[in-house]
Amino acid sequence: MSRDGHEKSRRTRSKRVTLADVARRAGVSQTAASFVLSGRGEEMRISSEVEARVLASARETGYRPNIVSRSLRTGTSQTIGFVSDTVATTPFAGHVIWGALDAARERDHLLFIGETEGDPELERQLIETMHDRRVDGIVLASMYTRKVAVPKALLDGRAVLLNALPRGRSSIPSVLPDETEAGRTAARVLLDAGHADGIYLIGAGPPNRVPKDSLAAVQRLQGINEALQLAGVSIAGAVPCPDWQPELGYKATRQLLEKAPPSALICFNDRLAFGAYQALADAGLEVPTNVSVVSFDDDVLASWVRPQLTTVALPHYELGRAAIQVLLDGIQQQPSERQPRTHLIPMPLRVRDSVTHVTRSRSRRPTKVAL
Amino acid sequence: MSRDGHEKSRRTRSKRVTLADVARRAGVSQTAASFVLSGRGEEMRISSEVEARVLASARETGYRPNIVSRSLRTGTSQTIGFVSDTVATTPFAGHVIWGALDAARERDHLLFIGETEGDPELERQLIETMHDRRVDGIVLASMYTRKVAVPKALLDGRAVLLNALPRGRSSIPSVLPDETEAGRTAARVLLDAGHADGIYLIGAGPPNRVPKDSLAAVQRLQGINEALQLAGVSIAGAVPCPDWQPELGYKATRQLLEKAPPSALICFNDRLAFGAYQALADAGLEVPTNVSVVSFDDDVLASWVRPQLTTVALPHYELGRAAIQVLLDGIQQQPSERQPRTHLIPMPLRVRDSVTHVTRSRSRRPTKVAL
DNA sequence: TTGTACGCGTTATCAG
DNA sequence: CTGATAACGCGTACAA
Repeated sequence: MSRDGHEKSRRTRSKRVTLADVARRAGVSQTAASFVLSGRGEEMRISSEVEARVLASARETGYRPNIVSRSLRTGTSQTIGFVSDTVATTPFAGHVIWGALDAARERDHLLFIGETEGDPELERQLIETMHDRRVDGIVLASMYTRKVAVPKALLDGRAVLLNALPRGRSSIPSVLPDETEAGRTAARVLLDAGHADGIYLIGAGPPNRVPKDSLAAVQRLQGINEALQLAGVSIAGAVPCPDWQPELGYKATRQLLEKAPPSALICFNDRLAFGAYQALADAGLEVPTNVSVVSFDDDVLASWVRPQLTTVALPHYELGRAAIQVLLDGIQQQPSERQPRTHLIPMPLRVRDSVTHVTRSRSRRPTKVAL
Repeated sequence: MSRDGHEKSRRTRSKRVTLADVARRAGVSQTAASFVLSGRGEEMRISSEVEARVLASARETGYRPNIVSRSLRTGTSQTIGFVSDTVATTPFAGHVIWGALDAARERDHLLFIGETEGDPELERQLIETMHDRRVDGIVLASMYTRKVAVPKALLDGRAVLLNALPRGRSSIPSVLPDETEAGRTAARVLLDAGHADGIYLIGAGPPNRVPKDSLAAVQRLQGINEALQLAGVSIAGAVPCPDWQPELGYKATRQLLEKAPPSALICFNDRLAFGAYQALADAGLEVPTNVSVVSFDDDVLASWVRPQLTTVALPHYELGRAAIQVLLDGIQQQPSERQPRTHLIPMPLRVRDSVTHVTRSRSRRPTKVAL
């Protein structure tokens, strides 16, 4: 009998030790070893002496179960598929995946990832390939909040939509940021600081449509309107943008400045706000002294910019984490005890330096707005 | 016999069709079906009539091989592990993973991902967990270019280091950006534009150490020095920064401006350059009219900033892609025909608007520097 | 040219 | 309490 540690230290890739090896070394049956190692020794009334021998044998040989063969037998692979439409461009994916990774690891699952690049055919292939690997479930993530067509391939197994709502009827659960409440939050920041007149919107607004099929845009707008109306304040104006990039924010703000002097800007995301900053600087206006700015997302930009941006953060990490939790909880549960269909994740406010307090006679300032 | 498509359209999750089903339906043996479907029908001289029947049967039933059971049999899982120290904070990971994903998909592999958060224990667990899933190989990626301790767990299988070099002796292959050449490129941009006097470094420099164990810093610096010396130009000065964040770039540049009026700045990354921009603006200096700026990385920032930054790009996508290629090629190859140990990926120059041409009598300006 | 039988490493069933 | 034995789905020597 070679001392343990000998085979472990071999440079050459040694064959992995199997359950049979562990059992043989412990002088017991494979069955006994299996029960002990799966923690069901008590339940099966395995003698504590045998149990000790098995445990020792496993430890000494550095035994690790072969998940592949276990999957073949049990049908569960301890594996989850994460497929998104775009992983690369925005920091969105990074933090979402981070949250998903943490949640998965806590429950001993590994994550497959895939990217569809918006191609439905690729999406189908990816989902099928993952099912071929017998994933326990699939998270289908969208880069920006919207309604998506649920691929039929998804119906072959468990699935959760992340940052997306199913188009049409579907019982598939969704995990989303609470954009409406975020809109209210942004508006309240301004209201609480005494702003009332001269609040302008950059990115979207009543007169025009919001970009593409973005749900975030309509919900943020709705939340803003709700909070403002509740306070008896109305929007002074809005400049819509077809796309939410710095360049567009710059142009929109310049356009706005030609007509009116704003007291505060609600930018529909940080990139627009970044553009707005540049336009304000060009016009000799100072943030927040002359103009207050609030926005959404909490992009890295928000804390790089001077003064740092007050913004309502997308809870990337929490979104990823919640998606995995919903997926895994759904697997364990009986179909009878259904979970709610859509899970809204709160968007926290990051108070920084871009909003200043103003006092105006005309402004009613409710310190707390009850909803 | 039910018409095909019937079982496919069932709402209830139907059991997947197996190879045995396909064979039975085609009226042939499993072996024959297996050979046909693995494309070795010719080789095994299966009658074309049988081949047609098998193919039809597979198509009609929507047969998909069970990769799990195949893995158990063959030992290969069509799966690669991608573990990095940090996936979330920088846009680095996104594009690297994108490249890895593409390369993997082209060769019918799926990617597991994991994040160590810099914790060696977590790293070991992750690698072992992936080996438990019988991955064909593992890419160990680092967020910033540096030397890493190769975890012993990695030696149980194939592996490639990405954006990292092994500390100490190791035969493990590495894939890295060519930072030294990038340094030369940055310097040449300035030289070609006629700059000679007044070139300052922000982020690192001769007098001080570079941040942490960053390889990028020393290699960029080395490249810059080489190119400059070759042109008979010497650095006017340098302000090192302990960390490469906008705030530090801002401070470093302010500090520099107190002493000297620079003609050009080489910032060690775009975030530093972003800070430098702010400091220059504060001082009433205009880019590129008064001061030219070059930097590294091609962060998204570089094209958001005004004027847009001329920068030497990190080839994120290509790095990820190359890592997978090296890994997969290494698997197929015999140990005899070894590949080179380290693979250098070129860093392309992105010419934008932050460098202006100057003409000075003192400057020798070699249009092409032969190396 | 085709079919039979075995093994990959586990889990699970069912007699001792 | 334990130990054969049968799956899980696929690939492949080996026999027919």
